[in-house]
Amino acid sequence: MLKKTNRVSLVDQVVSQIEHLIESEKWPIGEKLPPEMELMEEFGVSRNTLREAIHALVHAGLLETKQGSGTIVRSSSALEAAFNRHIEKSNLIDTLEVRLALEREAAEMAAKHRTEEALAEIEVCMAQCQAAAKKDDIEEFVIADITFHKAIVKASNNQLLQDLYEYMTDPLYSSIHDIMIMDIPFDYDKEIHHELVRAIREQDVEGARKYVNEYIHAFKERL
Amino acid sequence: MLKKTNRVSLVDQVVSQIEHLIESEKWPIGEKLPPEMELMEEFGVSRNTLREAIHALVHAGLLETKQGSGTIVRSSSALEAAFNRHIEKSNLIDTLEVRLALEREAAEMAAKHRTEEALAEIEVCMAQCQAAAKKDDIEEFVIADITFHKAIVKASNNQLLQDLYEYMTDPLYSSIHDIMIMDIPFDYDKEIHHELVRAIREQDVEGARKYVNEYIHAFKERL
DNA sequence: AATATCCCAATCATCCTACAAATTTGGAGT
DNA sequence: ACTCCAAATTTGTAGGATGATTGGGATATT
Repeated sequence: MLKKTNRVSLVDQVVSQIEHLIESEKWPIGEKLPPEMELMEEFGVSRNTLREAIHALVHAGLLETKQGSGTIVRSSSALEAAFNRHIEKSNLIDTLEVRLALEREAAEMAAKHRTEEALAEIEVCMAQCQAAAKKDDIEEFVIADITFHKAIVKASNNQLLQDLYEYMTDPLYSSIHDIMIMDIPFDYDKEIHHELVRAIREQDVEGARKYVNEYIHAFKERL
Repeated sequence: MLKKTNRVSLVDQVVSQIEHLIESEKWPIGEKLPPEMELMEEFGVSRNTLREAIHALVHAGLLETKQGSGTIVRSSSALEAAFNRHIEKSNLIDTLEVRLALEREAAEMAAKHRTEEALAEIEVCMAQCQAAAKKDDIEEFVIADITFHKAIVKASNNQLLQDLYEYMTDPLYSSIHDIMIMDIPFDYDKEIHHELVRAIREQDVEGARKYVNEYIHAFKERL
């Protein structure tokens, strides 16, 4: 007969409760937490226990404390924070390559599993890309282009893929921006997006793969 | 004039020092840490401060404490621990799909960037797969097969890709095992590996892509 | 002598109080 | 209305006390 060793420390219980409050957005990002005294009463633990829990989450990247001011919610995902730290120490080229690998997989899966709602969202993003290109607004185009690709990843209907893609994209924004404005072939890119959207709309997996491979090839050329 | 806000809390300083000791393997995995009293003196901080630091690392997955026994080093990578927790909450199919995406990218990159050393390692792993297949030892074959794929990822020469692949493979071991033994077509798989190794040896990117796509297709069929 | 049981020391878990340092807030004085 | 300073608020650090758990050594039993 096994003992279940169900013993869970108070600190871990408090950590779990706070994590849950953050994930469920009862404490949204940017929100200031109640002071330690109130939290002690709310969770029914001592100051030490509470502080150990809060510090665990600070180190995980979910919270941020400032002496004299308070504690605020910084991120809702521990993985995101750990990812950011790891990426900082990684080679930029390596990171971009992995991101493109995710993008390639996402395009195929989007073509396979897309819903009407996801397709509509992709088409909206494509229109915004074209509008920005027409205005020759480079900054806006870069943002719209990134949003477009995120929409495709979302259409893959794979939550983990979507999470990883966003965690890898956001900290790379400035790098992606720099690479994209090296030479933006506006008309060309617009066509690529159009063909890709067509392939996803018609659930043409082969076509999606083909055009994403072209896009990735062009992107890698600039590295 | 900016204040540099150089203020770093004692807890964070202790956390950094311990992290460094673990990463540099001065405290290898499995090692038992000195008791809290000694660490207090060594780092020159109070009990509270030290405990908050240790708990931050416990929550990050680097350490593990057992009341009455002591504290041991559990892992050397915070990302790995965060990944494990995230994967536990993710859909199994989603996770396997992302893993296959990484595998696909790795095969192409291995064909492109392989070194002689990496190729030699891959060939050793392939031989072990074949030996296990010849002995009809299923368990050994699964392990050898996973090692083989890890060797290919390593040959991609992309450290981030390698890290992510291992973080996603290890916690999935039992699932991968179950899927693989559903129907192991020993001879068929052996040939696939042979062709893939040939493509990598001859730096035939197209060939590598083709055979990995076949392998992935077969794998996904079984899901 | 071998084995099982019990007890104790070591260690972590939790709680408490006190004070220090940083920030915010509000009021006194101009 | 503005400036400056003091008090209140809030987190940071320290040290002590007690409870809970583990592991091993001492003791007792066969």
